[in-house]
Amino acid sequence: MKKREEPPREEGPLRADAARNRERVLAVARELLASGDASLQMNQIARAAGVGVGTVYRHFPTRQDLLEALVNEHLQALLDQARAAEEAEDARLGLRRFLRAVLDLLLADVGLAEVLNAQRDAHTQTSRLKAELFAANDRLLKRAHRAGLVRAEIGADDIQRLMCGIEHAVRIGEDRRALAERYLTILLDGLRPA
Amino acid sequence: MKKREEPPREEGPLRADAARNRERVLAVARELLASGDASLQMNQIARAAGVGVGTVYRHFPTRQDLLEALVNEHLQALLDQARAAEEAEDARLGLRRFLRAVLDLLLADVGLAEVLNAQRDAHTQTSRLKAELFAANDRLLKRAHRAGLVRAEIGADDIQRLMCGIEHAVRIGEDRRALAERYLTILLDGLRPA
Amino acid sequence: MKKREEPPREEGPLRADAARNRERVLAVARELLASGDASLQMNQIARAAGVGVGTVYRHFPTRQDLLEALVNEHLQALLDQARAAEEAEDARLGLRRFLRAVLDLLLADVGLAEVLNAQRDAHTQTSRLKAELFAANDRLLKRAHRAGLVRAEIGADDIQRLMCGIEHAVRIGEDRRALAERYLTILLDGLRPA
Amino acid sequence: MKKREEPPREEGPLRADAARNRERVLAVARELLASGDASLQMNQIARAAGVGVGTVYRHFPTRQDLLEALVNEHLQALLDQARAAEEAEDARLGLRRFLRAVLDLLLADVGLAEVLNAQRDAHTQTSRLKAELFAANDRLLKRAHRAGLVRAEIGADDIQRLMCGIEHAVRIGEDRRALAERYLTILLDGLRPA
DNA sequence: GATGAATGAGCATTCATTCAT
DNA sequence: AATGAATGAATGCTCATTCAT
Repeated sequence: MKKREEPPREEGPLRADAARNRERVLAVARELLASGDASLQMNQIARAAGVGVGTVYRHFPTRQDLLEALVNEHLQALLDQARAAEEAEDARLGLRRFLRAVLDLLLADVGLAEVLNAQRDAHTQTSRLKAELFAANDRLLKRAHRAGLVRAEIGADDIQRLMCGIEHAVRIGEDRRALAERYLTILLDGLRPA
Repeated sequence: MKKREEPPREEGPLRADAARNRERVLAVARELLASGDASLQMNQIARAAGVGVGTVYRHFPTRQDLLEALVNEHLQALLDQARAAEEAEDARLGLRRFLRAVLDLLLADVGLAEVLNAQRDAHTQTSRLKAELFAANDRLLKRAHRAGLVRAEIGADDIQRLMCGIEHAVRIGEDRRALAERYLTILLDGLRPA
Repeated sequence: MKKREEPPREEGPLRADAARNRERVLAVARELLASGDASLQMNQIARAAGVGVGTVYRHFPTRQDLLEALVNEHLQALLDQARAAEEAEDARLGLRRFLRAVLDLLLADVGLAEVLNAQRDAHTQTSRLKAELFAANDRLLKRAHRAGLVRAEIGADDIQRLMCGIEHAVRIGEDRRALAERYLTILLDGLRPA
Repeated sequence: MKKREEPPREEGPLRADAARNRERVLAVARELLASGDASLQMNQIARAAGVGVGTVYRHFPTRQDLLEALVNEHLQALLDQARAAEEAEDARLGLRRFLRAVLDLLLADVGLAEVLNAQRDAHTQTSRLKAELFAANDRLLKRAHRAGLVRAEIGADDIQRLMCGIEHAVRIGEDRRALAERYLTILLDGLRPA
């Protein structure tokens, strides 16, 4: 929780070895998240990355910092997908593709949902990405409303929550690929105006 | 993890004071689950209940024992609801009422989903209740299939997973009452044959 | 450690059921000692004996009380053996038989050595038995000295210690019967005047 | 019981402060063993050494690790003594000196007997030392057999057990120095062919 | 910057002993 | 007398975080 008392250095480019360590830590953490272990224990990560704990703490003072660093790549990826979806000819297909991408990433990265649902972010970049994603999501949704694909009372926040719910449902089961497809279909059908 | 070597004594009625303590422990644990804390730490519970740790362990040798004791009441309640739903005139209404009850209980008791999704149970009673609930769920679902309310490929296990997912979605949001209603509607609409 | 505040009842005969319980506790404890478990945990004993812990404590306020109650029978048995050995024609044979009996009982009852080597006893009876045993041991030894079987500087306390040592050596090995015989022979040969 | 998952890192020389702490822990543990307390409780040791529990665990993940670390020095010392004894002119004197050394160390270190008699070791080094010691013991014994000093049926394992037994006998008494000498003499005399 | 040893609070669990029933 | 529920100190062990090297 404590902030470093160092001069708030200006985000200059890291020294080569520092950058290498940072990447190693991120890579290891990513694997752990992907394997379903969301505990992100600093010592464990340090050991697996072959660096000292101190190094992990230097790059990521809190678990939240690390988590956001990992997740932000995925947030950016989602943002790209959302923008691509906006370009899509078919509103329905665009929406579905986007939501499928969301679902896949939520399943691949246990940390993503955690960050998405967090009330506060450690980094403004995270907040910015989340806001942009939300906005894109909202635009897609507005288009879907206009196309009669989604009932009026559903907002982007509902979509976000429902996607996290679907992820949960899929995660509980065995055959994730099949369930993802099945439950997404149910969701999209259910969203249509009655 | 170690099991007590005590003979599986015949569970006669508890002494008055023992029963009082047991209830106090359960009450405290229930509150914790309701508040969203599913960690169920023995020391914490003992402190909050105003009893010694040993007392908690006497009544519930493992966290799992305690968890199942709490959840079994709710499983039984759900079972009753499921049976009532089977009696309902209207298949659609019966199903909806039942699922709403499931959702409410899942929201009120974070332990419920945990037990429901656990592969193994500590007590046979838990397994029995889960099996009976599943069976009732399955009967309700069969009836819904026949009534054309639910698409054919959806099984009782899907329902169980989807309900856990919906719970998750609702829990993330603010106004649980409204969201529960809204998302349940979406689910039921989505489940209908295309 | 605390003594009961009850009137120091005059050791009147126990009520029939009390006597039965006392025997059950002793029987269970005996088995535990024989099985090599010298921990004598009150709860464990109570459970195995089918009585409440309180009952065990009533009969044997401390672990030491219980231990001595168990061991005293064996001390008495040894005393009988020692007296029989004193009657024996052959000093050497008498001594050997006695020491063999000591060894067998030490092996059969892990508590025996503990009591034998304790500095203080809980019951005067134990002290009396130990003293009598020591005296008998001493008489046997004196006779052995006169018969030139044991070197002069060896006292009854040495014998006691050496027997506990031999017991230990035998206990470490596998084939207790064979080792007991072998090591006892070595001891007796070693004790002879140089 | 759980083993650390750390890579079996190459045991480079410790940092100065780490080495100091390690030694402090070992010193405290040594004293405890010497005082006859073989329980080696981690918290107790940490407190007495003036370090945190974690430090003890870092250096010695299990009680067994600590125990073997302490004992291995003594095993090595014994091995040296055994080899010196093999060089001795006089077989009898060599054997006696060696056994005396064994006895002294067993008395000075309650852990030694425990490790010596353990079926399994945590470290291969311990197993190696034990095996080498046993082999040296065996060679000394063979030489004693040839010199007519020890009866044929006695093996190195008997010697090991008997030494533990003698240690026990000495430990029970008061004047350890005198008893060690006395009982060792009895043992050696007793071992001679009849 | 990097390291990793050290710290100690915190949770799990056991067991000797007391005392209300 | 008997019961066994309750107690809580004691011990084991983990892990997030700090800081000397």
